[in-house]
Amino acid sequence: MSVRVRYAPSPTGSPHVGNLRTAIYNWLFARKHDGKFLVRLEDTDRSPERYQPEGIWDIEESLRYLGVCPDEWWVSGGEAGPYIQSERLALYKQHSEQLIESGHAYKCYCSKERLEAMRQAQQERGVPTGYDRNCREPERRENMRLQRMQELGGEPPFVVRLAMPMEGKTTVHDLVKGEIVYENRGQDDQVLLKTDGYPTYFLACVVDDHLMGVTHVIRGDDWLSSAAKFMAVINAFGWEAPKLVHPPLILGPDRKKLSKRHGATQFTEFIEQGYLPEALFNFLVLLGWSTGEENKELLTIPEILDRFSLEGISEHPAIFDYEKLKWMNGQYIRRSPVGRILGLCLPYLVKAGLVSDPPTREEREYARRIIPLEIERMKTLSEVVELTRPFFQNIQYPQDYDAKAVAKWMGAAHVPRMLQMEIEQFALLPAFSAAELEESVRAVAAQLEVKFAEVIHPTRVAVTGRTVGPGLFEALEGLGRERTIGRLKQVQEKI
RNA sequence: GGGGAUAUCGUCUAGAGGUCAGGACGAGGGAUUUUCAGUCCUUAAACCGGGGUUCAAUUCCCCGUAUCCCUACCA
Repeated sequence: MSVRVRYAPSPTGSPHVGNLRTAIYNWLFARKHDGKFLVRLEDTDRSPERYQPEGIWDIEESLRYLGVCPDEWWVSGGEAGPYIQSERLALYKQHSEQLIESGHAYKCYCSKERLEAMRQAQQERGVPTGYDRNCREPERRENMRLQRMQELGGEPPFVVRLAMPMEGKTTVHDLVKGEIVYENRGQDDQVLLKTDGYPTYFLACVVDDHLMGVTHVIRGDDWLSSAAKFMAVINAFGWEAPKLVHPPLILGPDRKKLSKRHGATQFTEFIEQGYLPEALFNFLVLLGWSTGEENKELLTIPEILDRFSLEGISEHPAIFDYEKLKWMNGQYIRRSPVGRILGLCLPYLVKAGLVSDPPTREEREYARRIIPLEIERMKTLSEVVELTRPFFQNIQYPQDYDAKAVAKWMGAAHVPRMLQMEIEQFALLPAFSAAELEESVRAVAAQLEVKFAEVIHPTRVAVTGRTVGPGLFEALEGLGRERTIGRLKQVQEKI
């Protein structure tokens, strides 16, 4: 039987990195086994806070960005469609009825108020919470129905609940964690179909996985605790269970589950900040998976594909290390062809207003000279803005200059003469190249009888307003003769 | 409260019944250079605790503890 796996996100907002890592694992497993990777939208929670249609677009963008392309999903369709659960309602209704008929499920007429009161009482008494199975018993169910009918003046709404086996054990086989045994007694009669006609996760997921021929369910560890209920639904249908894998969760720096509610965890935010897809892929896959003995962490997607197996998935949660991600992204930026980085950086400069929209031919040429000078300092693409600002913006002395830098370097006695000499000499350089500039500045230092550094540093501050940046001569060459001399003159006048 | 899972440097992790417990990020130091960055070299840094099993356990088993997850008509 060929492998079929799925990633099943909910449009509760922009997907978070933990979810995408699960998607990556699924995708890798499918590619590795020549199987199919399906993506299914689990949009059965219709409450406004949890159903956000824009989230669907973010899901699509994130998957495409990572290059984790689904073989079957709502965008391209497929044999097992539709791939959006809200378009499969009839299927769930039909299957819930099937379970009612076979005695594996029952209608429950209990009001939310009753359930809430019951839960509260249980909590106060310190006993485990859970449905008291009032409606599981036919007579009491009918009484409840009648009672509710009187209250509402019509046929009351109901949910369909799973009739969980009351005794015995359910064994879950997790490919990574092994066998886990649950007492059925402790399991609740899970709601399968809600009053609004939408299924809950347990029904929808089990039905869809079966109908879509899913062979392996790779999902977050947060599902492990409820896996007995999941299995019970499958057993109720008498279906063969898919293989289960529960990769550990990704935790935030506060050691709590990295959730969408944390805010700074959405995948699209990482895209916006300028993390390259291969860096994100590499980092995420390594958060909970490793190659084994090999001491290699920077891996291309083909290399990962080559090494990937479920055995490498770890069993304990991992804390998301933003610093390491940045480092890795910097590595990938530096390994990329310059042209690619140029193209990716330009939009950030446009957005920051440092170049026009769209950039002129001259601006593009200029960017092509400047951006490479800063690549080794970039950890994320968005940093290009601050890094190259002195090159693109007309900086005014002294307000746009780093005060500390000015204080440290511009007060020296030789600075006015130095500026004058540079202005004169730079104007005469035949090519205004880094090599010529260096020769010229060395000559200035010699004539002033000061150390090279005492010319280098004030010159850098005078021209860029900062003490940090690319090598001075490369920076000057990039900036060009006109801008360089213009800035030197400006400082000379105002100093 | 109940249930489940997990436990190696600060973080991500490798590892085997006997290892100097390895690598990476980060941190410290050094080299390079005109600064920063980068690159290279280098240092410090860990087997949760207690019982077993064994000649030997950080590794296997049990207990404890801690952490995370579930305990919704959310996924």
